[in-house]
Amino acid sequence: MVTSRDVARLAGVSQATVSRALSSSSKLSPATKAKVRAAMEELGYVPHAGAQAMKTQRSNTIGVVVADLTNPFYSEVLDELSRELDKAGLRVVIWNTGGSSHTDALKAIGEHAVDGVIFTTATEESLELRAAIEKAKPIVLINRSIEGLDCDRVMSDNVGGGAAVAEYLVRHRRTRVAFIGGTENASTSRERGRGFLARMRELGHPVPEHFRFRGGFDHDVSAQIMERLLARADSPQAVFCANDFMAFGALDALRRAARDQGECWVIGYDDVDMAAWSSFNLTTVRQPSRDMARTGVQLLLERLKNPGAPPRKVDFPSELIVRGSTGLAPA
Amino acid sequence: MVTSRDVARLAGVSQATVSRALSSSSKLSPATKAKVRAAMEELGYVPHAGAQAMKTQRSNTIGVVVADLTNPFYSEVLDELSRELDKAGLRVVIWNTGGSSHTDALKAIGEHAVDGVIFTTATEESLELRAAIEKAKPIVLINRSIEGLDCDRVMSDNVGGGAAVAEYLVRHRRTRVAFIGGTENASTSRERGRGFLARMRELGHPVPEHFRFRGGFDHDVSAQIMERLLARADSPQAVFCANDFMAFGALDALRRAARDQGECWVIGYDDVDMAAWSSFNLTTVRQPSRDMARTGVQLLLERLKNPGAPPRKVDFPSELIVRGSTGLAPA
DNA sequence: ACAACGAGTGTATACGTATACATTGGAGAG
DNA sequence: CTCTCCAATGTATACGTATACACTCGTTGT
Repeated sequence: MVTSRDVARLAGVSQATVSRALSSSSKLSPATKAKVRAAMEELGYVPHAGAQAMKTQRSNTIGVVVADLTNPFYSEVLDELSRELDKAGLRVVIWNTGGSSHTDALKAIGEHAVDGVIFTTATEESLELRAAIEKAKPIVLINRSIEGLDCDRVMSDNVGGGAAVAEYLVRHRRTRVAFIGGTENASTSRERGRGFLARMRELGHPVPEHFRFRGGFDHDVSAQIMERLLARADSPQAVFCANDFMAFGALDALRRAARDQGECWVIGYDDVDMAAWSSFNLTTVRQPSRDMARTGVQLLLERLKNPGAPPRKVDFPSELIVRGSTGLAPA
Repeated sequence: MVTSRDVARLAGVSQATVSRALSSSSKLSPATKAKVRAAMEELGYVPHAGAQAMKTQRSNTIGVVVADLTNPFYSEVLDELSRELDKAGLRVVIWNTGGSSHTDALKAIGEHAVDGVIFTTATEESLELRAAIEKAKPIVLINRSIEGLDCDRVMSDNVGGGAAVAEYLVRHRRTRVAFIGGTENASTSRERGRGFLARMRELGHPVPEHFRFRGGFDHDVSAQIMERLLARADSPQAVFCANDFMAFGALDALRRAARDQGECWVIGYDDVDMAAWSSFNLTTVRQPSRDMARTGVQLLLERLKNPGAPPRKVDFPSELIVRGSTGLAPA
């Protein structure tokens, strides 16, 4: 392995000068800098990330926790996050083990393996996470909130989005409706459900208990539920799914059952790219996932620059996008 | 920051003993080990990854290069890779900047920021990559081959898969067919196209030049091409797309054009989970992506354990999965 | 002419851990 | 009862880099 000392020897300078040639900020005569750079080139020198990390206490690496990469929403968010972090010159390490990953990601902060972590997943509120945030570790939450805890986070209006769906359905006289939610410990699903169910009740059309489901954020589970719903005599006039991924499952079940188009409306949440595909043409509540991801990166970068700053909360509005899955012509 | 020295002081032992308490292999009396563990717990000690990396020259981190996370094939592969690497106790850093990422990932090996890299992307054959492989860096290629170069890699039979599609189409009397490939510098797309086009010619039905397209592995581009094809007087009886993602685009265009089901068959390649969804019901060539990912991890782990071993090449068979997009009933 | 200064570079050390080597003490062999 | 030997632990050092401090020497101001 070639070290900065080797470079120093070849260039006829001290090891310190080599180190200085690395950081563009430090003052160094252009002549020596060129000489050192040439020596680096000749030897194929690459600085050792671990050694740098030890001295600077910076790994130039950010952790990202995702729940389920087969769900296109998470793919899109991760796609945007990784591109943005890459632009900022940071490495990206991911944890993809579902719920259990909180611990590993938090441990990585302690190990100084990552400088900060972005959580995009919405599972149970772990005590470790709470403790880490209270210790002011550099953590940003995307699409997730923790009660009574101050930290950087970017959210969209899940309650309002759910309510908007209720209003839309009632306005179009679809009042016998079902709700397919995700796991109950996911704040997003809970809030979307809360907003939707509350507004349905307010509007005089409460959703009966046997039309409320907690599937667990999965395409196939959702399809099964839809299948059972369609088999009922009083099958619903519309189904609201807590995310697009599950809505696709519902649409698939509908298609498989070969039922009349428009007999049962389907509405999703997220507006992932796929929702606009002709094959789905899904009415859904738009969540600006890529904007949210970019904002999350921004928050984290600023926190790293200024650890003492007060936590910031950024909220994005949600917007109902009407498409063919609720009978209307596509845009 | 709490260091191993702090732990040593509290436990009344030397720093070396603390270090030994970390690696379960080293011999240490159960009594002192317990004492040290208790002290670690009390102080909340976490070893510094950078320092460890510097001493051991191991980062316990693997790099993964992906091309496009919005393509579900890559999502699935990354999903499997990350789970498998996590199981092995390794961190996963990803590069997602498309073609340019080769350089960064290879640099990371030099920096000792990662112990090895798995390439899942299939873009141009970069000289840096070739050079790195020749220097015996721990690199595994998934779904990608480099001519005249020996290295660990796992592939599936792209040529054979393409040929199987040709045979299937001709057997069903669909001889006026089009091919929508990806970028020409992707070995997978090239091989699939080669296998397909060659066999069509052998069977007496060469694909005319104006029915061959290089879209670039993208849903929307593929849809546009399909649209133009359908507008022709001699529109094709079938379209073979070099991956499922593009096939979905073709199906979308077909659906948007509201053409007769079965007028134009669509065939994909990969068999991602979505291909089986009722909304697509896509006939495709199965590539065992998750098996391939697992095998890739295996190859890399063994290479790290035994750097001098001869490179291994693992090939998976490909298999035509017939579904509704070629007129047949779903399984 | 000399003093003061600052840009450019070298010297020395610290970051936190792992491990080769030295040391200790106690068990077992004769 | 002495000697040998090994297990358990301490001592010392190295990994590769960044940076505080010291130093040199040419420049500027008077």
